Amino acid sequence: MDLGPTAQKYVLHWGEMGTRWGVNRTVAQIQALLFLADQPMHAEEIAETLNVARSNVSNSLKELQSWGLVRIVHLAGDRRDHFVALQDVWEIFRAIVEERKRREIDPTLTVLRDCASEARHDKSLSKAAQGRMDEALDFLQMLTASYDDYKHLPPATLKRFLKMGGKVARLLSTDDKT
Amino acid sequence: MDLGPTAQKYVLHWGEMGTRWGVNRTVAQIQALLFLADQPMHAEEIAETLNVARSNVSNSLKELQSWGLVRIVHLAGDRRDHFVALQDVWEIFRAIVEERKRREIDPTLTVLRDCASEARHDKSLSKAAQGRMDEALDFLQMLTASYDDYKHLPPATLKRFLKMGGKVARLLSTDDKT
DNA sequence: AAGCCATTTCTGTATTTACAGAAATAAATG
DNA sequence: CATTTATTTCTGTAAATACAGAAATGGCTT
Repeated sequence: MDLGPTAQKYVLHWGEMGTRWGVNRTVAQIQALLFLADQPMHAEEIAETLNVARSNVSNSLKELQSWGLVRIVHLAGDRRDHFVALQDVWEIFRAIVEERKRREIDPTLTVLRDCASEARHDKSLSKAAQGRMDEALDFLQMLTASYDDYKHLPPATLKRFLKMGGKVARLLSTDDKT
Repeated sequence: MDLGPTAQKYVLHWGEMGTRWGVNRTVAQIQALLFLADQPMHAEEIAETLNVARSNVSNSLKELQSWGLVRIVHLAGDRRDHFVALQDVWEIFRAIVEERKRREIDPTLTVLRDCASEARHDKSLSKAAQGRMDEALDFLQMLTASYDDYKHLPPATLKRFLKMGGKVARLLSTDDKT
């Protein structure tokens, strides 16, 4: 498949953004490519389109599947695996947040909890520093608790929620003063 | 300065997390170190504590200042620069989000807008693919618009906002059906 | 103004990560 | 069951990044 100029720009930029967020460039490019694709693509086709090695595509696709962003489909009369990506931006967003939470936030919470209990026996840690560690832990716990609360809501609801923006929130801060 | 076991664990883990999110390990470690520090530290002290080269510390501190996470202070009777970090988790969070938006989301919005206008003349791009590009653009625009709305609210308000969690949101989705 | 101390910039090296190509494995067909 | 075709795993290399140490700059201080 040959990419038009617009799709090319999109895919390349997405690849760059990936690297900035700790995602392999090729992985991000393939995700972008399949996001735009109207049909399932097989690995060979992806490799040709992006001018990268077959093996690279194979590994990247495995990575994307582990993120839940891509899945295999089979086409009638074709032995090859074909791949499709999530094409709904909200689903994509949710999948990414979910995985990053699982891979990075959850382990961090574990470490912070360990630190919190260790801190009690650690003479070299000031009360103030200990307090800041606790605040970091509390913050992440609150964030994840809220996330768990929101994540099951349908996109349409979240959308309206965000769209109403600061209005509700400002209402809350007015309450503050009464 | 010598790091106790708890602080050490905290700093090392934070460094690892940094790398996963596209942040240099040393940069993340210094941020964590200064977050925990009860006093301003000078560069030499930081280098010794983390066992990294002075030059590395110098560059990392510059990077952290550009993120607005660290600033220079001067102590009476000491010619050396000393450094302090934001020590309020909400402020830290806000600074990071603000900078990532500025550095990555805003440029992405520019690219997506370019794509949207280019797409009209690009014969090789299907209407469906064009539609998905638009959705990506809309999504990011909505996200940033909401962010702009919320960012000026005091942490306490945001906190209560999040804490009430899905309750408000579920109310909204109930409204949906009426 | 000379010397000293702190800091930054520069340059080369090491480490890590990404990647291509080859080899190996697995699956399916005739 | 042999052969073809698809896919993955392995291995070596290339590229990018991180980092240390040296050199240079800047700015006080006396």
